[in-house]
Amino acid sequence: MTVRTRVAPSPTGDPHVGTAFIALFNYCFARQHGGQFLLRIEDTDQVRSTPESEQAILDSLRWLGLEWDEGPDVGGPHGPYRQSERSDIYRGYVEELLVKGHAFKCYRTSEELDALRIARQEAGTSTAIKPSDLKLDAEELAKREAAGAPYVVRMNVPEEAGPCPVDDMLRGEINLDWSQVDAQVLMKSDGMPTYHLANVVDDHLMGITHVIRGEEWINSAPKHILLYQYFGWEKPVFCHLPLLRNPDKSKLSKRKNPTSILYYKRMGFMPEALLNYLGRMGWSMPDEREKFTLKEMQENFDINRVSLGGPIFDLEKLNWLNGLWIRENLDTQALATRLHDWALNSQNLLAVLPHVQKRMNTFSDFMPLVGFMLAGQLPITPASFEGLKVDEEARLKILQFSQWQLDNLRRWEHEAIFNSLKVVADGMGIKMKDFFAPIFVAVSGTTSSFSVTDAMELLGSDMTRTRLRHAIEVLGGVGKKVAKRFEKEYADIINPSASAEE
RNA sequence: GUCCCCAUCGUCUAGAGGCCUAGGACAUCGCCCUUUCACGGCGAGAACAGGGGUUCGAAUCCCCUUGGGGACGCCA
Repeated sequence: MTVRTRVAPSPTGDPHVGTAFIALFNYCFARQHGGQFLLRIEDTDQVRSTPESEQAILDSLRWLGLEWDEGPDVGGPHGPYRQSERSDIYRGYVEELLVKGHAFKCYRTSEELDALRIARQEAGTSTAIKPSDLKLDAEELAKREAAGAPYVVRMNVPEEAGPCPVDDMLRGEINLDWSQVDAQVLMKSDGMPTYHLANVVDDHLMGITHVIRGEEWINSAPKHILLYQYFGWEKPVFCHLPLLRNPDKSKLSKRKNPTSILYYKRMGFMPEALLNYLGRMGWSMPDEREKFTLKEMQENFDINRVSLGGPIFDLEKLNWLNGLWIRENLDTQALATRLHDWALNSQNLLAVLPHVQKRMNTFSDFMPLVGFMLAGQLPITPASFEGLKVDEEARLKILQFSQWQLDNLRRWEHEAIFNSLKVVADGMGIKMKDFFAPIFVAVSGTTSSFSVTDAMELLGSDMTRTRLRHAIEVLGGVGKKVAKRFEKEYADIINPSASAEE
């Protein structure tokens, strides 16, 4: 038996707890059956994949104790493949499908596709676009071909509605219908494979027997199964796990919840506890004990004990569980070591020292200066914001706009953070100094601290986001109505020309 | 809009037709321990979404409704 977890690096390089969640179940399932647990870095979208973001996710899984096996070399070490180097292997498979008539070239433009989708939705049917919808008349096709127009390769799918059952290890037979399955793009116009193609080809090449992945993939399972058939390969067993949720029950997202494993590490959670907590999401020990090690989970693992309701990621319970681990599993010496490794190591010191050295007269000035860097939530109150140049509404706006602005940041580093915030400050017509004041309080707890953008970089995006969110709450929060007004104003600042046209 | 998945305390869950007057944990509240705060101990409130079946018997099986979530991209 062989399973794998596909890990998709995020644009910001933050490894997602959802990935660890899936990885944990793959790991336990494989290990429990004496099988292999492999890893594949998934990224056919060039924007996301960087050596750093790949390394970040690999490091995080290792930090959690999820050791993977060396799989066959399907495009790179441990599986991660670089599309620039490896797209050729997929090209061969695409060619095979083309020759067999299981795929076709499609010269349609995105405008044409949009129109098709809208038309289908208005007709009240499925929005799935079928091969026949894409057909161009011979003349037009020849014209586009001759012009060297960009094209994609799509897979052929049944045109007619009809049952399309998918077997799921946990859910039994899922009754999907072919009418919902569209002519999926397999190869993009830049020659890169899409997830769907790469997924099937890689899994086959890696000898994957069981695919344990998130529920969000259920609807594309028919395409994957069809691809296995087209290639004449034996399909794996599928198992779709529930999705981790925000407190408002939506799919876990960084806007509403810290999702980066790095955040939990920085916040001072023990990897054992975080993993233990993830293991309690949708799963329970046969004897119902709450606290267990990875080894214990693996030994008692039974995929049938997974409950299908999407669990809400509850910080409070994780907090309690982590406390249990600290109290029961660490003696004083071990705690000292952990604390040292966590924060008081030379690497961390070297990172903050340049920012505080000029401000220090004695060594004892150090802790008060950097305390906020190690704190989880800052003990700020509305009073902390008193005396700032900008009025109360502006404070809220600055914090909220900044948070939204930072959500879209690709690279989390000083320069980018500053520039992106400057756009907002300029748009609001507020001097940088006054604009940054409430942000200082939110992030550092005081206005007299070292560069707030430096602090943000060191703190990381999730920690920063959490602090901004907390500050907004302390200031009374942004209600639905106000949020709507803010959003409009924010949009005007970010894209003034768009609203001028209206 | 179309389709799919899911449904037990506020949250994580136990529950495989009778052991269910529905159990445990987090959170909340109360009491005890304690110079304070935590930890710890004890206790309280708190759930089978609704309606129909099947059955001697339903939280558990079936159907409908409702609610929640997800998918519908040259993202993964």
